[in-house]
Amino acid sequence: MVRQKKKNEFLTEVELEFMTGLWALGEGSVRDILARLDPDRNLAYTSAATIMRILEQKGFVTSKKHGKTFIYEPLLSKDAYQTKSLRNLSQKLFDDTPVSLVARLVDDSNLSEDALEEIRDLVERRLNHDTD
Amino acid sequence: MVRQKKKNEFLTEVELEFMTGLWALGEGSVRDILARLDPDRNLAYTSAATIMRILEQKGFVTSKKHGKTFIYEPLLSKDAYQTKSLRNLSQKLFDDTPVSLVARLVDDSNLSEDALEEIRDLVERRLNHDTD
DNA sequence: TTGGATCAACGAAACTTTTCGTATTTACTG
DNA sequence: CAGTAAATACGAAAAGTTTCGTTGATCCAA
Repeated sequence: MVRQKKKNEFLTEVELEFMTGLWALGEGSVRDILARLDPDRNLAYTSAATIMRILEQKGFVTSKKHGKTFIYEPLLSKDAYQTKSLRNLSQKLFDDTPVSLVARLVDDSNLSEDALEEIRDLVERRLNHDTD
Repeated sequence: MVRQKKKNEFLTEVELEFMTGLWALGEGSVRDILARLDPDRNLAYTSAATIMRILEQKGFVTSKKHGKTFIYEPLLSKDAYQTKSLRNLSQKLFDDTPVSLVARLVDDSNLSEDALEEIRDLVERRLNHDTD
């Protein structure tokens, strides 16, 4: 019985880069995703194909064949990965208290007044919506 | 002239584990930090010493000798690294808009009502404090 | 002062990540 | 149907991460 070695549920740097493209596209071929990368990226086609194959091996995407070309589609949604990443960051760096994460965020001097107000508003809305 | 290869400013998994211990201690020896890890971790002393040496090479910590033992101290504060990590996550996964990061966070069903209220309060406080 | 314990220094093995070249397969065109 | 262009499959090199063993230095107690 062959088992997964580590089952790392997080994307590597390059994997995230490709998933970001795929999330934006909905679905697409290696060529489609490659076209969405920074023009200065200069990554060989075969490198991109390898990344997509790895993403499929790891279970992050699935594929269907269209002619001779694989069309990839995310199995993990961007929303889900955002949530997972936030939980991870909160756990690893903020003592598992999301509140202190937000505290650090709103203390960041790079954050504009407008952004702060938006944040307040959306928290308000969330509080008023489901008070069950 | 020898130059830094990549200058990755982020901590690896294990490096973060050790920095977390060091941040909690303020300063400490390899043995001190090792003692703070999960008891099931079972990491050899030499491995821990290697990690600390790497952290020093990378400029995340400094050390002074106390007898025959190195006492390490963070050069990068936890606060600063929290901010840096949040900016990075926001940039990589939230289109560089911290607001959508918070939106995702407060949509997480694992977040309690109390936590939401705390978040609202601290945003309020931040908004009222410095309105310059 | 010598023996034991503890530490640092170093190298290297095992593994993962990132990149690409080569070989093979597939689809279309003439 | 043969030839070409484009895709996949595979292996492997290079770099980075994680772990630990061996060796040599240092401190302290008997």
